[in-house]
Amino acid sequence: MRIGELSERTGTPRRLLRYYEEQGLIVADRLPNGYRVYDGSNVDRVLQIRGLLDAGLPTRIIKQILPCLNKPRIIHFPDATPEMLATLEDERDRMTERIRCLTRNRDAVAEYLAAVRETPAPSV
Amino acid sequence: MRIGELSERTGTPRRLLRYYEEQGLIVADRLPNGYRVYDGSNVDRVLQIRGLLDAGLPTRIIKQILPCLNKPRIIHFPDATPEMLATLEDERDRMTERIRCLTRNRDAVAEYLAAVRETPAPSV
DNA sequence: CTTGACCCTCACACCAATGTGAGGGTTCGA
DNA sequence: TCGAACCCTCACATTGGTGTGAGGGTCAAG
Repeated sequence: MRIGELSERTGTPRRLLRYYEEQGLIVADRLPNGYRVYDGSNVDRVLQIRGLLDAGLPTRIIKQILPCLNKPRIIHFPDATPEMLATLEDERDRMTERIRCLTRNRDAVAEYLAAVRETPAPSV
Repeated sequence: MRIGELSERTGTPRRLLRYYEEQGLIVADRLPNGYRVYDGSNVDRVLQIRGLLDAGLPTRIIKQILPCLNKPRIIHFPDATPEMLATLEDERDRMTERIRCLTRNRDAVAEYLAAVRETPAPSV
């Protein structure tokens, strides 16, 4: 598929698909005329990228952790340098912290909403 | 306490404390000379704000959900307009989605790290 | 051959969060 | 009274993720 279809299938502006490529998050083959071509696996990949971005991770980090998540079972160890492993451990912990914080606050919001909903409309 | 102490106690640059105030996330009393003064509750508040920011929420949204989370039990309903409630429900769902995404990826990273660690160092 | 729907690169612009520093007050101890 | 260590406002700069558009190819259908 070309960029337009990938854009539609992922709900992502073309601009951003090009940006992700520029940042090294995805790769695209090229047709002889220069058009980018993608296969189905790119859909999932882009959705994952968007999820991570939305979750607050910068592309720099996403680029580092993506290789670890590609084929769930075919973990193909890159030149896992100690620094990279440290970065990953660090990021894993940051994610855990983020999850905790988000959960706490999400629950609080949910509780609030539940409380409001239980209250008869305060007619002025 | 004044801004310097709050900064130290929260690990947050003064610049940002002023910024959060400008964005309406925190309020500060003023001494006669114009200095900001804070009490202990502001420490937790700032930490919460930082957590939410780090989790990817913009100040605009944080400002909306903070009032719901102040005193866990003393839910003091603001003029909960229907739009605001809708925003909150929306944000709650987005947070849930974020949590799912983060968790999934965090687990994948953790798994990868565990796998790497189990492998004897590939001595070139 | 032309039109319309694609695609390309390049580049400027925006916004939110944050850095940084200039220019200038206050307070307090040496 | 001087200097250090605070504080203030103002304002420009930077970064990352985006929006947007100009200027220009490609290609299939009419």
